[in-house]
Amino acid sequence: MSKPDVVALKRQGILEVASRLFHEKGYETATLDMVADELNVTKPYLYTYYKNKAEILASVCAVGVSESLDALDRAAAAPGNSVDQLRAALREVAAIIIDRMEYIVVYQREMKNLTNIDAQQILRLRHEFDLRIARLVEQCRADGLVTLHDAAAMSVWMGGLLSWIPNCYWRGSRRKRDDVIEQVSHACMRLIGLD
Amino acid sequence: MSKPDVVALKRQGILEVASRLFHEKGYETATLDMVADELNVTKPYLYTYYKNKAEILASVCAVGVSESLDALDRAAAAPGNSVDQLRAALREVAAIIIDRMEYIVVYQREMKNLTNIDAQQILRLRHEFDLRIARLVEQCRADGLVTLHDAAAMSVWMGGLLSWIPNCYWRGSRRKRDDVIEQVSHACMRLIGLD
DNA sequence: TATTGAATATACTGGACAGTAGAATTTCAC
DNA sequence: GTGAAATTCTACTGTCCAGTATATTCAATA
Repeated sequence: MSKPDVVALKRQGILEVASRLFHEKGYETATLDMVADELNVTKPYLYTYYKNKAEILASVCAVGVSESLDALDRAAAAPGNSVDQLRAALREVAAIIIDRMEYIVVYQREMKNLTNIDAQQILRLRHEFDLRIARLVEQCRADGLVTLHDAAAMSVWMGGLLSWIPNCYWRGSRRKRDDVIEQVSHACMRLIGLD
Repeated sequence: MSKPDVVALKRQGILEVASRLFHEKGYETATLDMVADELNVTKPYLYTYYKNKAEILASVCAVGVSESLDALDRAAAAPGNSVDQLRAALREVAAIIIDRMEYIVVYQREMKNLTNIDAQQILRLRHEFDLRIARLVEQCRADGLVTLHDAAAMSVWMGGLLSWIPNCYWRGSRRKRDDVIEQVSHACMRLIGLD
């Protein structure tokens, strides 16, 4: 395996453990010694792959948004009219949120511990995401499939519903994964008067 | 002024500053020395009114839910049918969330820093809140004003929309206070097929 | 198997902060 | 005004942890 690949792999391993620990204990409470312990390495090891603790947090925080954008790309290839596209996009994103829950909860919770630079960088991705959802909704309207006058404004609230998923679903919760995806995408559609 | 009142007042003063600081910097980053400084007192002063930092956090976290429950009581006195009641309740709660934003954001973010006892205590209030929203929705259904088969399940997602308010509104944001209240309560009603 | 560079570890430092012991000051009853 | 009680402050401790200087081990090559 080539060297950059090895480095990427080790960075990812650190990220997985760090995201879990940040999620469980919170960013400040989780120490780098704990992260190192779980990986059976030592703290200075981490510093050969990340500049400092804040950089690890920034990487954790970026995962959710990045993958959500990828999900939108995937959904864009879905068949059907603009409503079908929107629904597909919402389902894909909901699935990401469930599968990357730790990363996303850490982002929501620990955002304020990011450096300004990192925060802005990630916020730009978030805006890109919001914009693309808004465009999907607008397309539904342009195609005459949605007639509510305030449909555009509702795309913001779809973000709220999606972000609420971690409160409804967790490892071993009553609700099942696919039910949550169905329910939240359904709820989003209702915001613009569809069912 | 009687002594218990004085104590209550000083505790509240501490709470106001602490909630603002916890909101701005995060619970771990904000120090009790900072809280004391802003009040022009010293750290040991705080310890005469609160057992420790965690107790201050617990008090901050309890404010939002308590006031939301009060808001529901207030709304229960509103005139009109069950749909009017639900709408009134959602508006009241949205107003609380806007007016007590710092307290509520701190709760959402720093929940995990609460002791088990405190966390459970507050969670009980939250469940009470969820239950009462669910009952309002159920009443709409019982009165035949809502016919969607999954209306009950949607009350959970109303919580998601309400919790999203801090992402849409902040001191000096474009959106105006009453517009946000109108929009979010509207969005909630759409979840159960009303407008 | 000797050499060298990369990967990883040991062992430490410096600063920050929650919490406290005890001193000083204020308030108020008489 | 004096003494006692309540209030608030000064000054300190112990701990925890991010980050680092330096040593060691390992792997690849010749």
